[in-house]
Amino acid sequence: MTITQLKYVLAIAEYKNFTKAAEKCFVTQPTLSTQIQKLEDQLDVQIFDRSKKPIELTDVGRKIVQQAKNIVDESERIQDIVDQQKGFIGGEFRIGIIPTIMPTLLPMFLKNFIKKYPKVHLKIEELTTEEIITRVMEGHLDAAIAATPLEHESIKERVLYYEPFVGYIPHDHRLKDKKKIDVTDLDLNDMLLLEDGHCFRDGVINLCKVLKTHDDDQFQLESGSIETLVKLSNEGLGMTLLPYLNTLDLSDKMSSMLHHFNDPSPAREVSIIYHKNELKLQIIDALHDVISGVIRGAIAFQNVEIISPLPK
Amino acid sequence: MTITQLKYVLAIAEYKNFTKAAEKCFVTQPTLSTQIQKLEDQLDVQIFDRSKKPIELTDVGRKIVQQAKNIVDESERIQDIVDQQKGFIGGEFRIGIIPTIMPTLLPMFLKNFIKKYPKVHLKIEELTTEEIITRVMEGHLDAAIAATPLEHESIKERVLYYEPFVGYIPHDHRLKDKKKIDVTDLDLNDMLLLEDGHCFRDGVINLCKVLKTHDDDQFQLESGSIETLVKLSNEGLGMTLLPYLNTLDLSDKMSSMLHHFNDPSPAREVSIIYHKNELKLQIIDALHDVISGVIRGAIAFQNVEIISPLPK
DNA sequence: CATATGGATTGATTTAAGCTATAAAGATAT
DNA sequence: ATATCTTTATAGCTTAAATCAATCCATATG
Repeated sequence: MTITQLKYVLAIAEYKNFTKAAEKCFVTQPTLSTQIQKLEDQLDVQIFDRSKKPIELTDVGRKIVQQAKNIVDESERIQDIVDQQKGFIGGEFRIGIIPTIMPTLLPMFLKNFIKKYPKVHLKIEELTTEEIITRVMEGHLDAAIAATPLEHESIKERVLYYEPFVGYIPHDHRLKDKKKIDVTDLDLNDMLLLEDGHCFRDGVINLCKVLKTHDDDQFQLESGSIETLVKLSNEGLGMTLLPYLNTLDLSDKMSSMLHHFNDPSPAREVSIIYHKNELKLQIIDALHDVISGVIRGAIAFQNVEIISPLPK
Repeated sequence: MTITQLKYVLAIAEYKNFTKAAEKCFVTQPTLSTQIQKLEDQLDVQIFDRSKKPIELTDVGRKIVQQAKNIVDESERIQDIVDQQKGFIGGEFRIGIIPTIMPTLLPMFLKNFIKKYPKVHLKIEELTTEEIITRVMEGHLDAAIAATPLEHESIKERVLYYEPFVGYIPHDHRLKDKKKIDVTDLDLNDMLLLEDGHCFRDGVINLCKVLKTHDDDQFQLESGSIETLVKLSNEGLGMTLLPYLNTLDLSDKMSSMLHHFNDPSPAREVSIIYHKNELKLQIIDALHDVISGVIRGAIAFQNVEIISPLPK
């Protein structure tokens, strides 16, 4: 049994087709045919059911594929070990970013990063904090960018920046004349929130919770993106809070509705997080440096108070 | 990179000698030399420091060996998957047994088992409960025999038998005239115990604890084996408790010092335990059947009360 | 200095991985 | 029903890689 054979198994399991899998493996179809047959002969068990169209896995086949994934993944980590030893910065790097950070942060650092580290092949995915935690734990993500602290034992956090919350207050809102707002002004009942599952939503709720009791079921209007939140707010459906980076590219008209908080402004802590056993620490270092570099130019707040992103 | 190469790396790391490692791998020494060189070339890193005598691992080498172990172990599990599918009962099976069970139970079932399942190659180790739990969790043991319940989420338990405790009371002891003893008669202060780390010790302490408060630091006499415990007791140093199977091969004179408990007799639960993801379930079934078979002939108690083996 | 130990090197041999060409089996269209 | 297409299997060959026996070479030891 060889690692190559296991890779072939995985490719066929993925594409359900010898010919396509062969292409992806950069070999010919007969090569796959014979290698799979050899493996099946040696284990004396059928991995694929070729009578079905498209090809299906047998019951044992499914278990073997599962295990083959482990083995191939683990074998690739040997190269990672060597890379780390040499301080080499390159290879595939899978990173997750939460939805409320992705659209503002990614354009700020991505170009910079790939220019500085052309050998790193970033695979970026938008994921919720919860999804990120599972994937980091299972080793499917090398790192992620999320609001912290997460209070998770096996996950390490390295802070990138503190991003203040800014009030977005439409003209018809009771707070419209307050130049600078206070946390105590906030009332969950006239505030628009992101829908469930976003940690920015939980952050805002935590922010308000410390001050007032409220009725959890009263929020009627919820949205999946911060952009929609602003539009809903323009329609007079309530005020909302925006992460600071989201306020930078608003039109003049919209900018005029921004109300900063009095110091210390509530803020979220944004960190790059990774599993404590993660090997590609140099790439994490690199990301950390690039991102905090570009952010230094954009965010210059000293006095902030960090709000937990965790749901209570 | 091939699995074979990784196996070679592991062999050399183990024997610190190419020639010996080659023998164990059933290849010649030049084969190892060239294969290791190829791997080192490909990774472009030295795994072994050949200037030292005996050969040493480099820093990266150590990490690579660690990872290679993972990969080789995981790759061997593929055969296990297939074996399980086919119901094949054979291959290597690593089992741990706690010290207070090993000497009495092993002779009772071992011959029987290897006769019935000649293709299974048992590797038996005497380990404490604590060591067993770590090794089962890390996948270094396929199963173990220990006193239960262990209350461990990832470890499954299958009860083999209930083994009553029997009092061993020397002639000069205050309880010598009581034909049958009660749990309430026990006093930790005149009782001999095994040394720390044995769960049988913890079991006995739990048994007494429910009844009396006591001074933890008062036990003076402790021993590492049940045999010594009996001898110390003969010297008049106190009574002791024995697991039932240990009472079966005592001399007549010693047997006369045994005092059984009134029903329900305190007892320990002895189980075969294994990780919840263990693959070789057929072998565990086989062991379970053989052991509970031989025990059925030896232990015939109905009314027992199980004492926890866990330290408080 | 002789000798022993243990890894590296060389060159031949065997094994196995991969290729091209083609057959065979199934599905689909005419 | 026949032709056509799709997809996997097989055959025969080539090339690459693994292994071996023999030998070299460096280092340590008496």
